[in-house]
Amino acid sequence: MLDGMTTPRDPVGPGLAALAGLLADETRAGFLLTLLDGRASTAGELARQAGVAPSTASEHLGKLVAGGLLAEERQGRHRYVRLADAGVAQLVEDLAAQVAPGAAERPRTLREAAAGSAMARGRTCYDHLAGRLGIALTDALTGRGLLRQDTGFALTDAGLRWFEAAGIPLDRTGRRPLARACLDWTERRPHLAGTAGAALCRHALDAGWCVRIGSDRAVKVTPDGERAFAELLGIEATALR
Amino acid sequence: MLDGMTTPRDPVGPGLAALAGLLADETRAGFLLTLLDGRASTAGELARQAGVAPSTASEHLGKLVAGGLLAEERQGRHRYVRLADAGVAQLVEDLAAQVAPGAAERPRTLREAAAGSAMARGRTCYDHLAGRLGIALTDALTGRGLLRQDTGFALTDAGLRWFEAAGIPLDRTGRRPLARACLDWTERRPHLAGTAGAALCRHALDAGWCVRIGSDRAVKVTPDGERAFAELLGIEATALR
DNA sequence: CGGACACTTCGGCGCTCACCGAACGATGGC
DNA sequence: GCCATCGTTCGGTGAGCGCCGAAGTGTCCG
Repeated sequence: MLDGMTTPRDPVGPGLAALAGLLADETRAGFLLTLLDGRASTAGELARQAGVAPSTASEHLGKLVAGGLLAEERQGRHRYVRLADAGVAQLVEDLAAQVAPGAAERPRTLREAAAGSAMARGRTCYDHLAGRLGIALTDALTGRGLLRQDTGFALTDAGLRWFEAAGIPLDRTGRRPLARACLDWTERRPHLAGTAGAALCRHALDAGWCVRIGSDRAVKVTPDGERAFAELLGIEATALR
Repeated sequence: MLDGMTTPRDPVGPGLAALAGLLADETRAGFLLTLLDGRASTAGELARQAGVAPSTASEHLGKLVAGGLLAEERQGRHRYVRLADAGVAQLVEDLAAQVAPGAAERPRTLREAAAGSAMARGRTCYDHLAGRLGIALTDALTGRGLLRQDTGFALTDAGLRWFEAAGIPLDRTGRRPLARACLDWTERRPHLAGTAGAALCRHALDAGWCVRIGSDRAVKVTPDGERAFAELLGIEATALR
């Protein structure tokens, strides 16, 4: 750099580079992907999963928290961290979606293939459902005229009534959009995110329509869930497998 | 890193970090922000604006092109580069929006304040209109029932008819959504992006409703444009200043 | 109160990478 | 054909950063 005599720079440039720098490390990126389900982890847990020393993980977490990407909560001798908000989750999702298309990402080992298959079937994406499950729900909503995708991405009035009838309350007070498209990185198609997507996911888990598999982001549909999805949205059970 | 014995990693992690690494350099971030208007620049021009040696800029451009963020077009001894596609533009926009809220970004010099003011009034954001102008158009469309924002973000049937009546054709064949919300980093509010936003911006420039100011992303509304916006959307001229 | 545990701080190592200047094609104008 | 211009390639340099292990701090439990 020469001096200050250059053309007036965008003030947002350095900030953008600093933010991207937080995501530019493989270990930190792994932390964020691990936390993408919206749940909290401890520092040691993240260190083990990433294969780095606890001291290294501690430094990374410090940077991510300072950068506003993670929120922390100290409980005794534990340090719990989670994504700061839905905006951060969306950002990580967008980046992941941008990178996925190039490499079709074929799995290398059988274990990874099995894990990837479960994830492809159904998983949570921060606070909403993704994978083939998420796509199936989104398609069903769209096919029944409850969600409009041809001119953007929004619930219809019939969609609002459907949520009410299903007993899934929608909080419309916040600034967060009711419906938003989230690009699925395994299906390469948009699925329902936003307040409505979060409410649907929460209700599906609360009502036992879906359960989490292990400690991963993967979820699977229960028999109860198959009945509910068939009854409420006309989804055939075969579409969920 | 120890070896391959660690917990099966997300295959997308390294790719995400690599992509973020491209954005993590201040000079490269500046390039992308400069190109955010969708137009092409030469390598030397970018080098001068960023205040780095031509050789340095050349290396950066090589990385950005290899990473799929920029598309290049060689013409004689010139190397023109531009953003690869709308997805890249959206990504940069999202990152910029994420970073802006933290720092209110008060300008430092009078020149910057003037330039920032013009940008805040109206500008292009890749291929659609942003700034107060973009917000005013989006609000007017919403207020007239042409765009629905309360349950997501989508044009209404009346909106489709409005575009047709205004003589602005909408290409609905591509995979790109017709309407999408793009968060404005000066106004902190969503404005119309996607195919419809691009068509509206293009038409506004073609019809002389707006003209570009200098070589920047900034645009201003012409008297013709004030009349057109008043007639078609009921926007008062004072809202555009 | 002492030991196990979770995390943090610190010093140091090694690698990566942005940067420059100089030399080298390649193109286009005179 | 000659020269200016644009871009690229190449060595070299310096700063930054991710990583570790060792030592230190705070917390919980027996």
